[in-house]
Amino acid sequence: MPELMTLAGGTPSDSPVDLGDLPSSIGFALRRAQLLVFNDFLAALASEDIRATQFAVLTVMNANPGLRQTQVCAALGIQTTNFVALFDGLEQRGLAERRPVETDRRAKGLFLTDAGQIALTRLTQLQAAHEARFTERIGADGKQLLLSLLQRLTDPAPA
Amino acid sequence: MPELMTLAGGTPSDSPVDLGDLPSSIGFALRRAQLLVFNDFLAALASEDIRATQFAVLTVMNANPGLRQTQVCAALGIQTTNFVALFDGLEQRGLAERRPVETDRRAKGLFLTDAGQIALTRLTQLQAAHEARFTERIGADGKQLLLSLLQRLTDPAPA
DNA sequence: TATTGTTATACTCTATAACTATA
DNA sequence: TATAGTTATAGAGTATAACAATA
Repeated sequence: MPELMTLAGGTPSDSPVDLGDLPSSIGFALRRAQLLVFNDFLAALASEDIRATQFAVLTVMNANPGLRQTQVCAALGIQTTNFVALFDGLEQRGLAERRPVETDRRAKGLFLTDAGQIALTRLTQLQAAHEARFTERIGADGKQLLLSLLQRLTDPAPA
Repeated sequence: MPELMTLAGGTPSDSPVDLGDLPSSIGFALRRAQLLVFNDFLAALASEDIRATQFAVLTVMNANPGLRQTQVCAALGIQTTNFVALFDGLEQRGLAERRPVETDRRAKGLFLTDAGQIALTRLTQLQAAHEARFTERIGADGKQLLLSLLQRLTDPAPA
């Protein structure tokens, strides 16, 4: 478990250190918030020993049964080369499995096992509680506003 | 230079993959945005070969000449053990230096060199251009709103 | 005893190159 | 010739333990 957060730790209030223009930069603020939220996620799901990326993979598999590795990787921005060990872990824990794809013998379809389905339900509940903690801080309206701003930041506005 | 971004890459539009509830989670959206912005920062300052953390350290040194390592680390959430190599790099490039502290012979005060001052000016200009690119996407008002929401997310509201 | 800075080290995450079996 | 999955490996980033010098 991470102890402190790079670019995010410390306690701003008890420190007389001047951060200059950093606090007014989008990247700095995003980094601080992201690390804080991710650490909270990790703590909230500590009993399940799951990483944010693993949770994302399980979620996508659940929404798209039989999806191929390449597609999951493309959707989540994971390199296929790094996905192998990640998925091996889920498979060894009996949460997910690879199955042959009839139409393409190179490919493998990814599926949640029954245990994986049950685990994901539990994980999703814990995640929802974690999410609610932060939603409470900025309100439901604030959350929608934040998501909207982040999306506009991420997806360049169309001409 | 990072090729793709974990939890952030892919091209949502050309993919029929259902991401489930991920897009409506604060952490997922924050992660995507943060990685996108950091990659842009890295690209914008590629000619200077500087990391976001190094830029942050230089900025804090500039605002607080003579600050000790421990204080810089606390302010930015860097562990002192990892700070050593980071600062060694800046020192070897002639951008910063450690000086003895008169009142405490254990401590070392951190200072920008003249070359460091000049470099930081250049870096700050490049950073400002990068910042402007994203401010343009959400407007000056949007940026202020975003920073405000992120701060409320990060600093638990006082009772 | 506690603190400042340091070394050594390990673990995670992410990246590149190269291979295999299919298509 | 290109693609899906894989292995091996290297590089960042971040974590802990232990130490010397000084307070």
